[in-house]
Amino acid sequence: MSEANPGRARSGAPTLQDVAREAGVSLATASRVLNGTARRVAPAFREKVEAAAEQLGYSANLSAQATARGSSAIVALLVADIADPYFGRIAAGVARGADEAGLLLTIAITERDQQREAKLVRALRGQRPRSVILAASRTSGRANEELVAELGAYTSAGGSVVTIGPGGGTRSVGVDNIGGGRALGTALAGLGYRRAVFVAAEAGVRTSDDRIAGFTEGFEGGGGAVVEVLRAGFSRDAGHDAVDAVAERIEAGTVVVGVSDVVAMGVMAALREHGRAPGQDVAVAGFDDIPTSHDAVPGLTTVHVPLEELGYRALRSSLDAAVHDDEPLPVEVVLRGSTPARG
Amino acid sequence: MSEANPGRARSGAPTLQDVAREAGVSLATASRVLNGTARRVAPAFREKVEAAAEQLGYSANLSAQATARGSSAIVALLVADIADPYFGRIAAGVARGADEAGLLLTIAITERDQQREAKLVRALRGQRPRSVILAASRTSGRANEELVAELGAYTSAGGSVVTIGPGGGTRSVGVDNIGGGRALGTALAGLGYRRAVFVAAEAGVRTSDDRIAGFTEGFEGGGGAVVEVLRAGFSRDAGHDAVDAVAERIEAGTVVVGVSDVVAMGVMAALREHGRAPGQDVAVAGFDDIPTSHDAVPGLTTVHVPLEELGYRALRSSLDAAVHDDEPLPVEVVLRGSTPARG
DNA sequence: TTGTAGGCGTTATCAA
DNA sequence: TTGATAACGCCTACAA
Repeated sequence: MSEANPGRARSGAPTLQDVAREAGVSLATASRVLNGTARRVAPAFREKVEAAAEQLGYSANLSAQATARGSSAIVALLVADIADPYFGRIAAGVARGADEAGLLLTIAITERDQQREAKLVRALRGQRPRSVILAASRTSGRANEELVAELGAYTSAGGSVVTIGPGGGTRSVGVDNIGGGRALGTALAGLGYRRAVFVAAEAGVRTSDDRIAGFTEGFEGGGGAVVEVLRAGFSRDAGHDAVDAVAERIEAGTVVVGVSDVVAMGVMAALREHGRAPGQDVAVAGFDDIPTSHDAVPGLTTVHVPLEELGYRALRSSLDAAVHDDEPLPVEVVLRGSTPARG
Repeated sequence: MSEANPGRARSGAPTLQDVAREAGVSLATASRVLNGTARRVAPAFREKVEAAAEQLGYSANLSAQATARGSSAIVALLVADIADPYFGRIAAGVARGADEAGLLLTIAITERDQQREAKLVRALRGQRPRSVILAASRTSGRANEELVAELGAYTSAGGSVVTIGPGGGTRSVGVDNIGGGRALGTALAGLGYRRAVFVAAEAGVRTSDDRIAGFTEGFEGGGGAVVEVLRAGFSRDAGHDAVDAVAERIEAGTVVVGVSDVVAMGVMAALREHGRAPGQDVAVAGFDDIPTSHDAVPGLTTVHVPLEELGYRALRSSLDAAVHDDEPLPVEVVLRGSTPARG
């Protein structure tokens, strides 16, 4: 069991050459048994090669393989912020799909910066990934010329792109934000609420716009009115600050709807700081159903979005266009303590 | 501004050859201006090449570059679960460092499975990454022979490995879990608590063991006693189920300490289900200080751990041994409403 | 079934 | 400074 490395003079990882030499066969034969697709190698040779590979701790050089084959076993994922549970769960779904398909996953963080996003796609393109999945561009097409150009270059070279959420020109998988918003609006109106404040992202952000539109439709259909739309963002602090500024003038019995649960958590915190009890004085609701919403006190009423499934589908669809399903994933209202029925 | 692709007959992405031809220079020159390190190219040539590259939407093939250079601009990260905020924040730090260093980041998910972990390292090795960062193996060395073998093969081929948390044989960055536990124990004893129940992972998991040891030392030093150690795990449900089973026999005035905030959140939920009010009837504390802990009600007392910084340091240290700092990162107790002072 | 040899897109050495 | 040309590690007709 000596750790001497026979047949390996140079430094660095052992190569296929090393294995072939060690096994006393040709490069081609070694290649066939270790990385080849066809099974036409005599058992005796096969064993010798496998033993040698094991012995040397051989691991195929994927870069070399990729240049030789012309394609790499990689898929790339772009997210705004990997520490955000929203993107974390999407990433988990993508990772599961990639693993199942035997692909490695490269992740890049956009920090919600369109410039960065374009640069990253350019960098990622260098890997010649099988596909790239965008879970970052929440803004509908505008000012993202560079990004579009990069994606164009990628697809025209044979790459596959899938966007999570509303896809501007690319294939996309998404959830039914309008339907989810509508269902939430209807449900809250049904509980007796008549006034709502919506804490959203800037106008033009499709996910935000759809959720507002759906909610407004459902809520007004049930006899309620959206009295104000606050422009914040998608972060906890955005929700907090937006409500912090107007907390005093929010009437009791109003329901404040965050464009996401993360935002709604900020809303709750801000309300508390102003002495307003979430769920009693002022109701609160959100979108996404991140785990935190379940453990919050009171529990946060929200619209459940199957984030991991979304990531998984995006991956599958990016790998095989035939698998693509235009139908947005259905979402579901989850009522919790933050929106008790009103007399 | 025609979108015809001059000089590119084949399919696929344009190559350096294409650019050189388009610019009317040699391959070598094109390589020098686009990817080369030295600056010795005449401005006139340089411009022609850059124009051609821009024109064709050229993006260097990283695989080819890697095989030619013998090293790739990739770093690999292994985490147990990317949807977990704990790992998400570590990943964010690693990603930031990788970006600063101009490296691409490959992420793989172990699902806390040692077998998988070894397999993944093997797969990752294929990329010949500059370094691999392990934020997954929470178990101190045992039954992970395969993993050790893979890591050995990697390092002996020139690779660099850094473990986050207690590193079994590899370089590692970590936090002062013992000191943090001790500080928490001292603080809680100082608040008047005398009985504690610790909800931990299995024995042998270093992070868990250290936190228990430190806490016990601090708490007993302050006059308290750890009356029970529950063996659960690192998930929210593990914490929930462990406490769910014994909730009835937890005396009022006890503080239940979770080995992580995620666990503590489960503990709180379980207590509530049994009619015990966290922070009033039974106190609760945790470790890590994930964002959720701040917004929980009551706020969760915890030991702040700079997770993102941890990831960042791991990355830096993996790239440059000289930067390595053995000193564990200091942690800090954060007292919140879940552990009010007792008379 | 096995081996030989040319090619994948780049880098790097060495003349010119 | 520029340009041939030999690597880099691997795959794959094609020939043996």
